[in-house]
This record gives sequence, structure tokens and C-alpha cells, in this order.
Amino acid sequence: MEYQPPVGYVLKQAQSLLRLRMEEALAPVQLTVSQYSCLHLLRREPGASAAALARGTFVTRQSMNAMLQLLLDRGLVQRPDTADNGRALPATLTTAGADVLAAAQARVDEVESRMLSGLEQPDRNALLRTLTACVNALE
Amino acid sequence: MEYQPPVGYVLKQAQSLLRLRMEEALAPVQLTVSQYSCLHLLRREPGASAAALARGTFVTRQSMNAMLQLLLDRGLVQRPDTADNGRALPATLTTAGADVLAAAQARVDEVESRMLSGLEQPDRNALLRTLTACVNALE
DNA sequence: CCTTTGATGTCAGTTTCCTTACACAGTAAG
DNA sequence: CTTACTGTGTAAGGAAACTGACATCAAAGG
Repeated sequence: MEYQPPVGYVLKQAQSLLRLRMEEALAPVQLTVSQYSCLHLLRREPGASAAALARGTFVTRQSMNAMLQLLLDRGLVQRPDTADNGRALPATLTTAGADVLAAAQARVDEVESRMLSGLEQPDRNALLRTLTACVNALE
Repeated sequence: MEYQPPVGYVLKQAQSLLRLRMEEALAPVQLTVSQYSCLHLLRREPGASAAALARGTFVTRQSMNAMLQLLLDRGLVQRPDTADNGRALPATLTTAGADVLAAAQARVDEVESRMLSGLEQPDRNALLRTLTACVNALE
């Protein structure tokens, strides 16, 4: 009868470790994990507002606007100066942003691949499925 | 062909949501998630040093010492004033600390139970097993 | 014996993110 | 038309954690 850690603990452990490895992997391309998440989401949903990006990356819209300003200064993201509808300022990736994202993604993919290296395909599917069930149950 | 989110994203999502629900559940007993983790670990390993607790709860030893000071002030934790061997100050739960922990644990268990409510036992085992494999692969 | 290494506690400064609050734009309901 | 109501952007302040640095102690290692 050995000690069985709660699922929540292992979840935290896995997420912390993944974040650490991602930080290491993204350091060479000068991106934080949050910035990578932002660019990644922006590619999938071009024209998203800062508030929408914030919801998708688990930060507040204040943090997201600050982050967008940095990405804007580096020329990785575009944003109009004025809104033509409402107050939302739709953000899009620049060409440079897409390039940086591609380089970052390759590095992140490697980390994720490493994380899953001990699991066969059925187990990978099961992991994704069960995690999704957890998310749904907590919402 | 629908979009399949990366495992890392769902992992982050699950962990964020779990943390949020835990915060809500622990608010009535005046504990943060980190403080709960500290007490929890302290019960399993009485006499642990702040540095050891820090390693087990994913924070720095500076943060852990600050946290311990708060728990000390509330009388939930005991710590000798001087070290009899080395510099480590072994911390232990007080009776009050054990009581608060028990109340907190009941609430946290409810959250975890809710998180897993959509999964049968085999799936729960698979989740724990696959997550553990991820942790091992990233170390 | 002395030095080095590793671990612990602590101080100071910084960063990062959040909470609170407010102003503005569109939309729906009365 | 007026009135909420929701969504967005922005600013100010605070809370929590981190990084860097230093002093101390025990246990090897030369």
C-alpha cells in the first residue's frame, strides 16, 4: 500500500514542468510562454480583440494589452489605431510575427513530443479525452 | 476534420480551472491554494524544512518562508527558534493546523471529485498513469 | 587541517499579474 | 427615446511570486 498522490497534484506537477520546459525552449526566440500562447491563438483567430485573446490565454485583458504592446513594439503584431466598430481593436500577426511563431512552434512541439514520448497513441488519445472531461466537469 | 487542441493547452486549461475552483472552495477557511498545499505536504512529512516544502509545492524557498510566517502567526504551524542541526528549521502542524487542514481537505476533495465526475474508474486510473508518464518524461 | 561543496535561511529589489475603478461604444428592453 | 446591460480599452494601486545576493552550517575531499 503505497501513497497515491491526488490527481490535482500530478496535474499541477505536469503543468509546472511543462511550463518550465517551454520557457527554456522559447528563451532562444525571446518569447515568454504567454506571448507564445498569444501569437498561437492569434494565428488561429486573426482579428481577435485583446479581451478575446485574454480569455483564451488565461490572463486578464489588462495583462493582454500590456503583452500586445510589447509584441507591437517588436513588430510581431499589427493593430489599427482606431476602431471602426465598437471599441475592439482587432489584432493580426505580421509576417515577422508569423515567422517567429513558426520557429517557436517547432521548439514547443519538440517539448510536447518529449512529454508524450512514453505514451502510445491510444494513451495519448485517452489523455486528451480525460483531460477534456475534467475541464468540462469544472466549468 | 476539426481543430484538435494540443495536449499542453488542455493541460493548462484543466490546471487553471482546477486552481480557480480550489480558490473558491478554500476561501471560506481563509486559505490560499499554496497555503493548503503547504499544510497538506506538512502532514505527510512532519518536520520538513522550508526549502523542502518549497520544492514540493512549486515555489521558491523565499516565498515558502514568507508563507510559513503567515501560517505561524495564525498558529497553524510550529517552528523552533533555533536549529539544532544545520540551519534547517523543521516545521510541524499544530492541532489547530491539523483541524483547518481537515476542513480544507474536505472542500478540496469535493472539487477533485467534481472534476473526475465524468470519468469511470478505469479512466481515472489512466489519467493518473498518463500524467505521471508525462512528468517523468519531462524531468 | 583547511577548503570546497551543497543546503538552508534571509534580505533587498524587481517583475508580473491581478484587483479595482472608470470611460466609451454598441445592443436590447422598457 | 431612455435605460440598462454587455463588451472593450485604459489607468492606478497592490499582492504575490520571482531573481540575485549574502551569511551560515554540515559534510565531504584534498
